[in-house]
Order: sequence, then structure tokens, then C-alpha cells
Amino acid sequence: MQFHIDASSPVPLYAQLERTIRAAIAAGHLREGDRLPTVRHLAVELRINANTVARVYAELERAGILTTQRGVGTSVRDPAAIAKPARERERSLRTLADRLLADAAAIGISLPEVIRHLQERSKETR
Amino acid sequence: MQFHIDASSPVPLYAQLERTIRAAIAAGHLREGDRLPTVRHLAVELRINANTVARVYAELERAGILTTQRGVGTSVRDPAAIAKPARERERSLRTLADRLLADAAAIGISLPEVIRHLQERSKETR
Amino acid sequence: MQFHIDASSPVPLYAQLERTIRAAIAAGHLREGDRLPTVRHLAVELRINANTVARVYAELERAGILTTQRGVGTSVRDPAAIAKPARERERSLRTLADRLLADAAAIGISLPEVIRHLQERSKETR
Amino acid sequence: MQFHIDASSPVPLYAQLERTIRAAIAAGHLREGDRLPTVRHLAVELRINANTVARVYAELERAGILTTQRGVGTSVRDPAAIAKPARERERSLRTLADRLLADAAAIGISLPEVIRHLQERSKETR
DNA sequence: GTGGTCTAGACCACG
DNA sequence: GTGGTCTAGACCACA
Repeated sequence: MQFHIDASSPVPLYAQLERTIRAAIAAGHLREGDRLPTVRHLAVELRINANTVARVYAELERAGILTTQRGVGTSVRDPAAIAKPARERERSLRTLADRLLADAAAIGISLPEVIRHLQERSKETR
Repeated sequence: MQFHIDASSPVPLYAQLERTIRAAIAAGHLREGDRLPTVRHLAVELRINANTVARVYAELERAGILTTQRGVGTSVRDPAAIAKPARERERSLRTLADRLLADAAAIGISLPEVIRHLQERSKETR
Repeated sequence: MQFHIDASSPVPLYAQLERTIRAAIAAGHLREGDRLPTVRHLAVELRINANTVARVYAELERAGILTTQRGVGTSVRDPAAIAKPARERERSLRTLADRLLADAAAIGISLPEVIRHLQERSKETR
Repeated sequence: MQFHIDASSPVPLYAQLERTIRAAIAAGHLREGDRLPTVRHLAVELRINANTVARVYAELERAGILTTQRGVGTSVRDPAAIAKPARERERSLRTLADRLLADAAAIGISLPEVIRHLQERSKETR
């Protein structure tokens, strides 16, 4: 499993990491019972502070997504814990889209243009 | 001209304000030569500190978008300063879309679903 | 006599005006007894506020350089009032040069380069 | 690294600080990767408010000259970002020289005299 | 009245 | 500990 982090991004490192782990699980790249890298390994690999990794693991454990066993390591506990109820899911998507559209409008890019761009990317991925 | 700000958003007030002003100009609601509200008026209206407004005006002036005349006020200088060259525009859009897709993936929402959502909103607006 | 003002300059209008009037007198373009434009004429010509012109005339009158006669107008009173004692003159020059060199250094331009540039301009003027 | 500030100067503190930092980088006293003092340290040292220092660092970061790592500190990112293209460099120098000559003329100091003064200073420095 | 600068001090995000 | 954001309020420069 490869996670990646952009140190020059304004998005906090911990948020980037949490996001990519959640995405990996949501996409099925990591399944129930799969082991994650140790805190130290991942910290070295991503060249970030081990505290930051530990904080993310702890956060995801609190959310019921990961589980940690002392002396063993951290693994995926419940991928379903990511799935939000449809209603909240919809609300989150709306919020994300709001932000995108606001930022796009600020540089003069309209909704149709955004859609066109995403459709292009959709084709590329196929 | 109406700008709006969400004090409960994690996005800094100054960033929200800058974004809405840029959007108003990009959309043609504010044109070259149009006056903006005074720093103090806008601060009162948005219930934020005058320094925060002043900071945004100063930033937009540095970007060549607004101009200030001492003791007079602030007005739109060059709407074109917002328009980026096509190449950079495309890059910005890609960056914004990347962010959206990363966040969406983290809660298990896929690209097609994002597109569907945006198309729905596009219809609503018509 | 032509004075000029740059409204987009960060230098205050009154300071620009005072400077050009002083320079015209120092250079001998305006001599003792010469009349200056009326406050209103100059204001219209330069497209600035009449108060600003009046303020400059008043300032120069206080300095003993101009004199105003009610119903008549403003004229040059004493060109010599501009000439500073050699010591202060030297100090002023040093201060001005300090500022120039500091600003030049900030964009990576060194003293010899500044001198070369001024010598070029000296030739052009001849 | 020593920066200095003159609180009695009419030039805004933040502008003085920005200028000296730029000069230090342009002169090679600070190189790529070098750490700058922390915001609070520098504020104490210069006896100015920490916000003022932070403002300067932020401005230089926006200019691409410095870079900030969250919770770590501020360092030089790209000294080349200061170097302007020759054309603009020339224009800047001309603007600075214009200002100097205008101010000098206003106290009756001519171009040759300015050049003589700068040559004197050039000798002193050797 | 306008905007510009600076301060003191709070609270937050981050590592 | 680092920097980032925001506030309240002072004082100045300018028209």
C-alpha cells in the first residue's frame, strides 16, 4: 500500500494522511483485517513526524475504522465504519462541491466548465 | 453588491472574503472603476474586524485587481488581472478537482457520483 | 511652468507637488517675483483636490519660499530659502542616498551599478 | 544574521524589515534552505510586534522567496525569486533613481553632485 | 470621512 | 515550541 503526502500543500499533513487512508479503505484497496504499516515505518517513508502518524491512527481507531493490538500492530477493523448514512453522505458531497465551485468562480471558472473537466478525467481513467 | 462570509467555516474569514470578491469581479458583477464598500462599512456589514477587510483589499491591490486612492476609497482596477492564462487556468482547475476527488474518495464517493451531483446542481440553477 | 503629479504613486500628492515646486525654484525655472498658478487652476490642471494645492502653498509660505498677497496671488519670495546650509544639505543627501541604496540592495543592485546608471543618465541629458 | 529597523523612520516597519531581508538574500548572506529567526524571536530582538514580523514573512512567502513549514519555521526557498529579469531590473533602478533625483532637485542638489557623493561612499566602503 | 500601520493579546493548528 | 488568524483599539496620513 502506498500513501502519499505533499509537504508543500496547505492541507495539514495529518489531514492528508487520514484522507488517503480512508480513501484506500473506501476503494477496497485495504480490507478488513489488513495490516497497516507501523507508525515509525510510515513516518520514515513519508518523511513526517511519527507523532503525526500516530495521531491519525488514533483518530481512525476512535472512529472505529482501525484497531490497534499492542505488540502486534494496526489493522483495518471495519471498513463499513467509513460509509456514512446516505443523508450525511449527500450533505458532505454538497459541502465539498460548494467549496470547489466557490474557488472555481473566484478564478472565473463556471459550473459547466467544471463538469466538462471532470468528464474528461472520467474518460482518461477508463 | 453583496458579499457573504460564514464565520463558522474553517476557511479563514479573509480567504472567504477574497474569494467572493474575486468571484464577483470574475462574474462581471463588479466592473472596472466600480467602487467597493469602504473598509469600515464592509466590516460592520459582515460583522468582522476592519483589519481583516483591509488585509483583503491590500492583498487584492497587490495582485493588481483593486486600486486604492488615499482618503478616497477602493475600486476595481483591472478585472483582467483575475483571468489567468489558459494553461494556468487549466492547472488550477485540475488542482481544485484533485482536492475534491481526494476528499470525496475518503468518504467513499466516486468520480461518477461527483459528476452526477454537479449535473443535478446545474439543472437546479437553470 | 509645468508641474506634474502621479496619482498612482505611493508618494502623497502634496509631497510630490511640494517637491516639484521646490525643484523648479532650485533649478532657476522660477525666480524671485515669478507668479505661480492660482490654487484652483493648478488643482484643475493636476486633477487633484484644491485643498491639497492650498496646503502645499501654505507650507511653502511658512518656509519663506513663497508669498501670498490677498487678491493678487502667490509668487516666489525667496529662492535662497531653499538652499540649506552645507552641513544639512550633506546630511539630506546622505539620507536620500541611504534610502536608494537600501532599496537597490533589496533587489540585488549594488552601489557601482547605481553609479553606472546615473552616469548614463548624466550623458543623456547633456 | 542581523536585521535592523529604525523605529523613528517614516518608512513603515514592515517595509524596512522586508527590504533588509530581501537585501540579505540578494547579497548572499542568506542562502537557499537557511533558516530565518522565528517570528517571536525576531520580534523581541527588533522590539516590534510579532504580527509585524509575521506579516513580512507571509508577504515574502507569497512572493516565493521564503517557505514556511507548519510548526517548524521559516526558511529561504528561492533566492532567484528576488532576481528580476534584466528588463524589469533596469526599470526598477530607473524608478529608484528618478525618486532620488526628484528629491535631490527639490533641495537644489544636481545629478553630478549626487554622483560625486555616491562615488565618495564607494571609496569609503573599499 | 477614507485607508494604512502598529500594538497587545487571544485562540487555534501543527509537529 | 512553531506559525496563522482574528479582534479591539490606537494613532497617523490623506483628501
